[in-house]
Amino acid sequence: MTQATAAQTDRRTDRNGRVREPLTRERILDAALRFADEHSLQALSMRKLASELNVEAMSLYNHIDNKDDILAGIADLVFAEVEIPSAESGDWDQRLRSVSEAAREALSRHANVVPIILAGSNRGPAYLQMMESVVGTMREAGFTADMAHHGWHTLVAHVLGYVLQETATPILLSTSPARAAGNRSVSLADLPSGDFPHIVEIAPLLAECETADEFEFGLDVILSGLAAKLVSANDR
Amino acid sequence: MTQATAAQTDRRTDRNGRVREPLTRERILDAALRFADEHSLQALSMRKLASELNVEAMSLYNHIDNKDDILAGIADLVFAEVEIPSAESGDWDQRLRSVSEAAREALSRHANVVPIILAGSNRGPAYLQMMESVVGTMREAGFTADMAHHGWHTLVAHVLGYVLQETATPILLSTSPARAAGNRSVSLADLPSGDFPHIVEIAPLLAECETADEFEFGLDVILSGLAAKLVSANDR
DNA sequence: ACGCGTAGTCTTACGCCGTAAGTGAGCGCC
DNA sequence: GGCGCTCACTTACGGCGTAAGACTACGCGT
Repeated sequence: MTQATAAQTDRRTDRNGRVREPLTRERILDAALRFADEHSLQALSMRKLASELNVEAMSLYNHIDNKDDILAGIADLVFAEVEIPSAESGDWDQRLRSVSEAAREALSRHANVVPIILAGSNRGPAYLQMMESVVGTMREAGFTADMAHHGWHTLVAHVLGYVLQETATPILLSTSPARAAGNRSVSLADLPSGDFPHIVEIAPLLAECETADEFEFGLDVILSGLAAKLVSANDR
Repeated sequence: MTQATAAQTDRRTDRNGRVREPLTRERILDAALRFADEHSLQALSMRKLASELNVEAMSLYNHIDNKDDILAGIADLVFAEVEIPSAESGDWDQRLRSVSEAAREALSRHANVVPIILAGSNRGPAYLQMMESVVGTMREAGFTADMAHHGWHTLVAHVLGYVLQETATPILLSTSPARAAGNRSVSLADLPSGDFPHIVEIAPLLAECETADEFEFGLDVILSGLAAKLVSANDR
């Protein structure tokens, strides 16, 4: 709290007398997210992040707890980017579709930070807000608490699972052996021909696969499945 | 290949004259997976892994390329554990259900290594075999290559997304503030009461949520959705 | 005007990490 | 007996996260 008020008044000077914006948690997280986007997650070190802010590594610790704190922070920063549909914007299924797509887009926009979300305890306020919106939408649509709970898990699984596939480098894009280039993943030409006929068959589809459309396909399946459960529950 | 034959004949001795099992890529990967399971992924270092094998860190490099090679290796070791249903074992949807469940189980058995799978290029032979089975099952069931491709993505998304949720430490299990214990994640009591009514409502469900059942719910939705696409395509 | 408290930065240091480079012991084979 | 190969070992380097503490410059009470 002293920190928040200080941020707008304080304006310290460099050892060279130059004016310098004071460090804040927000500035650190912003820089960290930008750095991770531009480079990679493993390239993000306290020292490099600090130098990005014209500061020494240890100075960061005045505003954040440790590196994990930074990671959790930028994860929530990503979730904060997903736009939550207003309560009056269409049917329940449209709203769910809209927030799912927004989440997918936010996550793919920041593909490098996706791995953090695996790590576990990184659910910040933005995440909770998203969750509240989704569960609320389902409850208002008439789902029982139980079904809303199931639905939430299913949607999250779809969004995360999808982003995961998009993020991971695809297997079979190239038709030439990849080993030579020091690439350990398998390419089409490495396959013992005939051993994987069905993979080979759909390989061109995998190669040119438009991820957003794929996502939509699964989303359709899930939303219509949920709708079916809704009416069958109402009938009973 | 020289390596494989050597493995059964070679049996070197210690500097103390004690017999010692020779290092192999396989022994290294096994130990690495066991270590990751028991401790954690970030605890897995070349030095610790080596000492687990009574060996110095650098010796590992005679059998593996680098640490990423190890990580990719243990990822595929996990996929190798999923049992692939034989071609005569029931309907297409039963086979898909069975392999999906097996994959989910294998991944949750090794929850610590799940993050690797995100990292990208780690699709080894075991993964490809699984993929071949799933796509083949759908093709034989009458799906077009296009639909089989969609279906594959959807199933993978569900399995990965689900394991992800299971792996991640749940948010709201406790009803007492968690901050005090240095825990950065949010607990029920930290929520501005009234701000998240729907989350609070389903909180008990989240707490006691039986993950396997949840997984099944989503799997049902997806499989029945796919079945519907199959018959509608056949009608047309 | 002065000096004290304090917030925030920098410096130093420690014990880890992944791995490049080079050394040397023991084995199979001629 | 000696050669060459395999393979584990030793040493070393630069980078990591962060604990501990010194230093600086501002805001405020007097």
